[in-house]
Formats: sequence, structure tokens, C-alpha cells
Amino acid sequence: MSEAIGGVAAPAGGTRERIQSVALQLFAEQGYESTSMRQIAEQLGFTKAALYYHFASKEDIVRALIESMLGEVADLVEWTRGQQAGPELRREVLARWAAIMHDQGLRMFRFLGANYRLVRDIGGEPGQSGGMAAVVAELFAILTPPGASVEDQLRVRFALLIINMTGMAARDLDASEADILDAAARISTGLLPPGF
Amino acid sequence: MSEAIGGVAAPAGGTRERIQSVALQLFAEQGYESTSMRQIAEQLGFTKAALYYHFASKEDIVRALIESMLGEVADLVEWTRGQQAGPELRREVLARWAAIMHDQGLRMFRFLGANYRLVRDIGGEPGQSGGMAAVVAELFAILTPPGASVEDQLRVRFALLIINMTGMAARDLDASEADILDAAARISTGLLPPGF
DNA sequence: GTCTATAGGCCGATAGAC
DNA sequence: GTCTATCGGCCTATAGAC
Repeated sequence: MSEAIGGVAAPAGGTRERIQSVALQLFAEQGYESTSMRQIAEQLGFTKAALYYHFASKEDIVRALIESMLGEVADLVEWTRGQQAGPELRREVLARWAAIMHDQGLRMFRFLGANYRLVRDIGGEPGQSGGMAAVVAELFAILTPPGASVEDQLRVRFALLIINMTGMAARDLDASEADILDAAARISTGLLPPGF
Repeated sequence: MSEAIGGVAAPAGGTRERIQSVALQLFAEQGYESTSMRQIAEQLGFTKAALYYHFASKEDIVRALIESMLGEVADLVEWTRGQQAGPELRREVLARWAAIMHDQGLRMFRFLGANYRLVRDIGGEPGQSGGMAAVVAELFAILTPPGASVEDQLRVRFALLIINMTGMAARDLDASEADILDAAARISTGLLPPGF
């Protein structure tokens, strides 16, 4: 968290940031399991052993990648606790969810889409209440109107999911990143159950 | 293709079908790369070497799993060539896409969602024009109205994509498989660009 | 058709020199 | 901070007995 923030811009910062940037790219293209530490190191011009000076393990790199985003999502869930439930809250939550994802950039989207299970499960085992899975489950509960039909429950899940799948869906689209992310946010909002 | 069809029902059929059924389950739960041949074999009660009597390779199992579905999708693309382009065709194509996926069952959906890249790329390298990627790209072209905006192009891609993501989105839903798949098809149709 | 045994390779991770 | 060398393990896949 020193020089480069978020890892979206050109990775001119410290070695740790450069490793994260390369890893994000490779994990997004090939998936976490199909990417080896050797491959990450070679892309950076040094050997695999040097990686272990900067990160304790392969999983540790992933944790660093999603750390800030996970924190923002947890803050969002926390914020909703003090709010009154209703349609306005639901639309506001969805807008903030899109904004969080927007901050991360398209490369992060592709990473999320390509490693859905990994991100969902990580941080879920330790003692504390961490994990993307738990946090997203809370968002489902907030966004789903009471007594919602199966279709409406699905609508809520799809509304959140397509934000994360934008990187995958927009792979061959000829448009700016900002236009794509804005369009995705509009479509997502339109997916929320009508009338609620 | 002898006794059990599709591998959805209880795998009482031949050994090949039982292997496919177990592999589909494990690939869906853990992903292709994180599932080993040893694991598949143990679940079936015999050793890894026996697997290679029935399938030439691990990838060969995946090919068998998506073979029939890939054939149906290719047929769908072929069928559209003789049709007149327009809104009716677009809605009909989407309905048929949902029907194809519907036939495969929720387990296949989960497998597709968890192994998106694998399925997309498989069969794309050989000499012929195979591969899910090529076939889906043609569907995009058919479904996208001429001169569509970025948002409308994204709508088409999301409409197809959420069908494949239904297994993931519906993981914790308390509803029958048929209800879930029907609801997903309705939501998908509603995502198509309005007015076209 | 299923077994044991093994080849051959890449993996994540560590030790220790510089 | 980066290197070479190496460990132990699991992987896909094959050979050959039964």
C-alpha cells in the first residue's frame, strides 16, 4: 500500500506490486490452478525462489489481490445495518457494489470471473468471519425482498453476478472500459425485481 | 450412448457413463484442474489405471461430457442460417439455447460455470472449426441487432451467459430444478435489448 | 477390465550462498 | 533481494501381470 494503489496503473512501484500485477494478469488469463509460481517469476525476469521473499505462499498472493476489495464489501454490508430496509436501500446497495467493482478495473473483473470458487472460498476457513462467500450471502439477504418468488431471488443473484462477469462478457467488445462498466451497472440495476 | 442418456439420471449404466457422472460432479464442485484422476477413480471404487482403459486422457473425459451439448449448439447455429434475421429469430434462438441447457440439468450448469475457460477453449485447436468459443461467437452475431449500442451488445452476452451461470447463482435456493431453470429462461429473455 | 508398479515431469516450498 | 540446488509430493500416463 505504498506507491501504486490498486495495481491498475502501470506497475512502476515496488516489487510486491509488480508481482501482484503480473499474477493478476496470469490468474485472469489462465486461472489460478493453471498458473505456476515459476511462470509468474519468469514474466518478471527472476526466479521462483525470489517470489517467496515477498510472499509466503501462492495463496498469499491471491489474498493480497482481493484484500482491499473484500474490505470494501465488508464495509458495505456493515453500512447497511444502520439503514432502513426498502427499495431505496436495495438500489443504493447495488450502486455501491458496482462502484466497488468499478474501482478494481476490468482486469480484476476477469480474474474474479475466471476464479469464482477460489475467491468465494478464500478467507472462509480461519477463525474470524471473513470470506467473500459469507459477505455476499449477507448482500443477498439485504437485496432480496421478503417473500420473493424464485424468479425474484434469482434476479437479485444475477444482478450481483453479472457485475462480476462483465470482464468475461465484454472480452470482444470494442468500447472503452468506462463505457462497458457503466452499461453493466445499468443492466444490473434493471435486473432487480420490478416493483420493489 | 448406450444405456444412460445424458448422464443426468442415476448412473446405473455402463462403466463409461458412471465415470462421466462422477467426473461431472467433481469437476463442477472443485474445477477441472483441482480434480485428479486418482480422485475420480477412488470415488468409483477402483484405481486410476482402470480409468485409462475407458478414456484415453483426462481431457478426453471432458470432451465426452460436452460432446452432445456442443453438437446441439452447432445445430442451432446451422439452423439459423436458413432463417430470416429479426426480433422473432432472436427470441427463438434464445429459447432454443435455454432449452439445450435445460436438457443438460443443473449439474451440467455448475460444471459449465466452474470451468468456463476450459469449455470455451476445448476443441478449438484442431483442424476443424469446432469449439464452444467459435459457436458462441456466431450466436452473439445472430442475436446482436445491427448498430447495437454497447449496452445492447452487453445485454445479448449477459442473456446467454446467465443461462450458463444459473447453477452457480441458484446454489442456495430452495426450489425445484425445473422452477429454477424456467425462471432463468424468463429472466434471460427479458435481458434482450428492448424494442428489437 | 482391473490391478500393481513405475516412469517422467512439474508443482509449491525451503536451505543456504552471495 | 536474488540466486542455485534440492526436497517431497502429487500429477498424468503407461507397461505388463492376472
